[in-house]
Amino acid sequence: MVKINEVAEAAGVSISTVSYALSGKRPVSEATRHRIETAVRELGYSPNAGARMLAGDRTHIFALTEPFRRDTHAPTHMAFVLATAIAARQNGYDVLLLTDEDAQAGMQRVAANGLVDAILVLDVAPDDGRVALARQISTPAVFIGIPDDHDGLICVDLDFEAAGALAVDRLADRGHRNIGLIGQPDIAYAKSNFPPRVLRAVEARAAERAVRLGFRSAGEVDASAAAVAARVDALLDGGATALVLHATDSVHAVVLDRLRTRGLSVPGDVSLVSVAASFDMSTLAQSIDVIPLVPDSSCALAVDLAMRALTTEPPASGLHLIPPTYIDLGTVGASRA
Amino acid sequence: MVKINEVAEAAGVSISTVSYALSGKRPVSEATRHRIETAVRELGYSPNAGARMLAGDRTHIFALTEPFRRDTHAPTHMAFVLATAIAARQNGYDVLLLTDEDAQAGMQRVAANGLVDAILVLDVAPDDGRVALARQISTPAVFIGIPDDHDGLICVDLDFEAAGALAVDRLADRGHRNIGLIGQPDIAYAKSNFPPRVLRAVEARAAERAVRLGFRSAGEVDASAAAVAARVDALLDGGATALVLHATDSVHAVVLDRLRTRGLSVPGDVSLVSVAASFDMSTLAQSIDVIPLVPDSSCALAVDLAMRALTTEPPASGLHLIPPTYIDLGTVGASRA
DNA sequence: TTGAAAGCGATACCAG
DNA sequence: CTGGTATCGCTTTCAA
Repeated sequence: MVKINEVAEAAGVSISTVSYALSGKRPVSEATRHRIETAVRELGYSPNAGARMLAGDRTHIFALTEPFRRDTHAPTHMAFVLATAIAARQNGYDVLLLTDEDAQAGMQRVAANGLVDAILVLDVAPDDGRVALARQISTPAVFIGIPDDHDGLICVDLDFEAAGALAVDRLADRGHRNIGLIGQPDIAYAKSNFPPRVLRAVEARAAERAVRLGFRSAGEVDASAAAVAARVDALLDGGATALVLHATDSVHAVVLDRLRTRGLSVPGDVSLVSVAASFDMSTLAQSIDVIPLVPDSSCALAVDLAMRALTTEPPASGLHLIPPTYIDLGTVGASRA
Repeated sequence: MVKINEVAEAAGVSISTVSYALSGKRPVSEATRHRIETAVRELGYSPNAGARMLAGDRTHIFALTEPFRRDTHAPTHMAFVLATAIAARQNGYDVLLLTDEDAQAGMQRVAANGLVDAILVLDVAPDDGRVALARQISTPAVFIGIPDDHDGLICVDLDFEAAGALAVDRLADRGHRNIGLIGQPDIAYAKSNFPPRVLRAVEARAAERAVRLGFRSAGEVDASAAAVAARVDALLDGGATALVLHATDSVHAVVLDRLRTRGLSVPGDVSLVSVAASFDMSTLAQSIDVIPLVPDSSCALAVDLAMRALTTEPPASGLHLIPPTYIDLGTVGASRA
């Protein structure tokens, strides 16, 4: 493996000049910089990671903790991991996966041995145990998701409350006075952070706008299509003229299928809005108005905050909510009721 | 952060003794070892990662390269990543995610800066570009999957050929003389490594046993249930009395559904075997005989080989095929044809 | 604009 | 069985 002194010799300069030319932390004359860059390229030099970590004050690695629960939606999860990794790379960072059975053990380890500069916390639960740990360790942590007790933490997330309210407003504006919300699996309302937030926001705004609201979770994690369809029926039979979906892709498909089976057209008979969907909706039988949860935005912001936490004093602790965007694809029409 | 000299002072020994007590590379008296361990625990000491990398000959990190393609099956993919991370941790290793747009760039980077001790290569394509790179760099690589050109590489995989043959044998033994194979999406036969291997093995064994074989891929990546059902019909109408499935979970569900719709019982009217499924089949409407692809086995073996590659000379290059296991759940019966 | 040299915190050799 | 210390490759202060 090529070392910095070989580059220095090849370029006819000192070691420190090479270091500075590469880091840009000190001006280097155009001429020597060019000779150095050439040498680096020709020798295929890359600064030794261990030496850099030891001598410098950066490891150039972020940790990503992600507990895997049974109800974890793999595609969504993957999208977040990918988006994080890409955002990190754009800042010269690599991502270390922490998947210890005990999520906290992993965090503690990397915080104790200085392997990473910051920890990105994924799949945050309302009562997440990593919250307490984050407060103890000195390695900065950025939460992608908002735990109940988030005092002094750095958190990033879609503004779920605003998203839920926005969906209701849109429907109320078009005259709908009875809407249904199809939600996540039951367990998600206990174990996950955002489903309750959406639910509460939708309930609150519906109340404000004097709209009747029916709510049905998606039931069990692997609920059959029939079971989900029954829940759709329940809402429609209750007089709902519009449905808000805060659900997985397969539930979206079942809903569309059910409407078709019942001979209901969208938006003619029923209006449809999807909230906080982060999957590829282009594979559905028909497009649906959506207020999407864009992993790329959240993760890029999280990485950005992590970078800032390494320099800024004090850190940008607090909630960083991403404002929702309504994508109109024509599936919300005027109410006929 | 606690350093080794603090531990040494607390325990009243030299820093070298602390180091040896922790690594076990030199005998340490029971008494002093105990004092050291106590000090380590009380101070919460963990050897600095950078210093260890620089001074030692191990980084204690593995890289995991995993290109994401459009047809990547997220749950399966996640299972492999998780299994790898767990196996690595059991060997004291952490896992670094390489998800650069250009997979090779990432490999090259970590190979050049010595960040990792070995690279685990996931989601291997038949003509994978990472093969050539693996031969150039000095960091050992272990492929989970087998590229066409695997000369001198270390590869781990389920013995897909044996698995395919085993499925055919099982059916042929019970008198089936006309079987159908439902496969992966079309693109997988071009881009992925194992689908063609299963197909060829099934074809070959069918020929040997004088069994008629009908083959249908799963069509497009997001083929509709109807499209898949049509393929099932084609095989059954062609006289197949048994089906071999080498497909995703959703295709399995469609097949079961289609058989029920046609009023066919399993194994009464049609026998069923699933080959190389790595997903949780317990959520299907009915269990199916399966020759599973167990991510845990493959990944544990891969990590094991990586560990060996760090010490053994010469490395254990070559194919490491995991023998298939047949799990009998009673969905293969005697042919009535 | 450039160089020399002092660490960073472990590991492992050489002594005792 | 235990200590001292050179060493790993880089970053960064101090000097010029």
